Amino acid sequence: MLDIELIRKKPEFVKERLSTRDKTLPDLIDEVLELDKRRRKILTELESLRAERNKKSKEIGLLKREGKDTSIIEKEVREIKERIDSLEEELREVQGKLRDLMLRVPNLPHESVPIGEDEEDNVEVRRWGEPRDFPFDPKPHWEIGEKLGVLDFERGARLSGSRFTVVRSWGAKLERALINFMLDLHTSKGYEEILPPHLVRPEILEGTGQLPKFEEDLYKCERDDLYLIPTAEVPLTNLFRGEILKEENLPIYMTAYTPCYRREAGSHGKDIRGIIRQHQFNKVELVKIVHPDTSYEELEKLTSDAEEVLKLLGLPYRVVELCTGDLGFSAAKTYDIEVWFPSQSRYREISSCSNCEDFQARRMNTRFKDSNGKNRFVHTLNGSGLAVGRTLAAILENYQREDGSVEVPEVLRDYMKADIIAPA
RNA sequence: GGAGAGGUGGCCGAGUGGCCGAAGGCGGCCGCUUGCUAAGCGGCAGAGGGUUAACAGCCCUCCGAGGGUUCGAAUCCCUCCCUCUCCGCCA
Repeated sequence: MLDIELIRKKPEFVKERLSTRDKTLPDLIDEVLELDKRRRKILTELESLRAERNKKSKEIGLLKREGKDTSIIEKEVREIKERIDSLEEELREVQGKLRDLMLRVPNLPHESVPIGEDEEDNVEVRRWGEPRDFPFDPKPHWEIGEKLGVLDFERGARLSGSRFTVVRSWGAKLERALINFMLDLHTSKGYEEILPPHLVRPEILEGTGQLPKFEEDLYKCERDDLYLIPTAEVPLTNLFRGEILKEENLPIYMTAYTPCYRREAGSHGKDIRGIIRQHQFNKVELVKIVHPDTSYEELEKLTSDAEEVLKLLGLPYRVVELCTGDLGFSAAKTYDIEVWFPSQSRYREISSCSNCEDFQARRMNTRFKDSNGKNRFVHTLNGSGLAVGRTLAAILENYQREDGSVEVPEVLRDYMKADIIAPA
């Protein structure tokens, strides 16, 4: 959520920043300003009426103790009350509308974010590693996986429909090895390992920004009013919601492995083959809760912590900075890490690292007491470290050999207790 | 799932319709004093919002959340959430 005071004081600035995302957003701000004005007008009037009522009610108490008649003054208060009631209803309506609107306004892009419309305008920041030269035609991961008996698409669909895959034998083992490897790496760098619930309340998703706008993308358990998490970012970031943290406890670093559940409502036809886009996939997530002064440094560190995974796995990648038009709803700035897929001869997203500044903190009401004793909103960051299914796919492709077997990356061999995955 | 108890400020805890934003204690901050592995005395201190040049003043709201009753609610009623105890069920 944006700071309403900022919108009031610098509406043109806010509109200019939002228009870099989407030209229609400034209209929302005009609506916000209008509602805010109405809200304050009602509030001022309402408060002076309440003050009057409070004063007179106190008088009634005093008069009654003296045994005096209070019928006239009671009638006055009753009249005031009627006006209060109708103003309160008006206020509730305006405030509800305002809140709903505010929850649908995305974060302001940071000034350093390149202006652009879509992913075409993202800016490559750096590359690491050399894509391997294959003496044969590299196969896509789904072919390799099926041939090795590690990806079973047919039975996955039988159980749950399209975009569900069964991972078997050495594939399951590789997936587990990856999860352990990633968690071990991150915890060695000071991230606390967390095992959060996978089902959360609606207000939790509102806290991180998935609700109310992206309801369609979520799986919901209707009878219990709970949602399956689309990413561990959701429970981790919300962990301290409503709390006032101590400044000396910042920064907080957390990591978690969870499955992620996404309806992929808007992506019909995209990435139909393989395991790039699934309704359920594993991810190791990184979340930081930090002092506002340090959040951009922390973003750089977070991104390099995610990159470290790919370096150790020996997978070539590049880092791109998302342009304003491609930025996620809650993010002020985002780096995507894209890994090399030889069969497609291109880099594909495997991690997304964002600084949300105080956008989520405001929604969750997570604050800290600064050295002056003032309560301020924290900044929150999140990044994949990494998407495990895509990592597995990338390993299958980048480490494939002509005979259809796949070499196990060196750092995983102890976890796997194997050097090679060969057809059964 | 059934029966019961309860949710008050950083913590503990009083408060059953008006003088309660809330006693008291602990902890915290400031000052004084004594003079020493600390005590005593005095003072200050919650959050959000409106008004405003103002982190001055004034005002409003907040005693788990949301509704309601009442001239007036922490106190009465309803719904929900959470915690605890007992029973049942269960990996």
